[in-house]
Amino acid sequence: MGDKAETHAEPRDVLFEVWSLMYSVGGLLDAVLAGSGLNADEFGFYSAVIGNQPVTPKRISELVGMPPTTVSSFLTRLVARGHISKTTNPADGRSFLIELTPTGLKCHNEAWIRFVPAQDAVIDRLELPVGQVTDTLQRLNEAVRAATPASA
Amino acid sequence: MGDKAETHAEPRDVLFEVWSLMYSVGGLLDAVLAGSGLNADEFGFYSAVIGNQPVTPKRISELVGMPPTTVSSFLTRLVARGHISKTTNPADGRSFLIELTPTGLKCHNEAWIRFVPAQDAVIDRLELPVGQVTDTLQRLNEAVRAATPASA
DNA sequence: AGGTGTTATTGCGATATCGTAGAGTCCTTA
DNA sequence: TAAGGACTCTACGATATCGCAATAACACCT
Repeated sequence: MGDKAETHAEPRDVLFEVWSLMYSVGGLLDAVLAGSGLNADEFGFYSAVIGNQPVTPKRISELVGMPPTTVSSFLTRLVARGHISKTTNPADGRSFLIELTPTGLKCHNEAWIRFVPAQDAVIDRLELPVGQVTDTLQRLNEAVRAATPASA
Repeated sequence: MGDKAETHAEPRDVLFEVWSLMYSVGGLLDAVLAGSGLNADEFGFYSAVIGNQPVTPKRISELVGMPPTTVSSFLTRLVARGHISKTTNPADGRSFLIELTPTGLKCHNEAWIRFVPAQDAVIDRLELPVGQVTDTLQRLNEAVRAATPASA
């Protein structure tokens, strides 16, 4: 952990680094998922749903940090595609419960198969324990959200 | 495959965490930069230029990981806005050299003033040394790029 | 020099993002 | 039980993204 080497980034570049990272990851995913039927954003979206279903649009919006209208856009598209099902939310008439259909799951699985080796490749190249990296990212994510003013 | 540890998240969630992080950061920046004249992406773009000017569009594309056509879009917009100057590249007739105009710099400065406290807020909430976080992000960035197949 | 392959940039255009405004639903408080 | 307000979702539309293919310039032949 010693800060010795020639890492020349100013501490203040944290957020810039994240901003750049998002394009890199997008590029990797799009390259790897080509032909799977899903692009990077869709893959992320499906994953978020799978890990929490049945789930409301609002919740996804919070989970991912994606604006509600964008979530709504995704849903329209994915429902039309037959990959996602919307059922009325028994607990709240304004809302819906979202779930992947069997077709959607199959498609995500197809993508998953291509995703795993790519992610493993990244992990291999990292010279840090994965758990630690994930943990750092999570903390960062929390810190960013906590520091975001327009929560109201 | 690697071995698993007792982290909160599965190691496999590294890239998902990044994907989510990008929306969070976008949200924070958009909130904080509101009224500065720049949005999150523009702020990132300007910063990339400032740190490397004079710089070619291609180089920015590589630096940020942004597709060349998107860089081109930005440039058209920002030149029209009077924030960026394009001069012919003496070393390569196909290319240009990009620089921020004084107006562009002033505008970025305006945004910077709002940006710094926001980033400091994030840093404060992190319970990790900033340098370490930045370093982790950089390594991750490198690993992702290295793992991207035939960057087409 | 002429030919061939590679590379930097952009015009075009299909598609996606996300703010604003609005419709419907839930939750108070009286 | 009604009224006011807060909340969840979406229609609409202005604007942005980014792939494809074209253009022009370079680089390496022979």
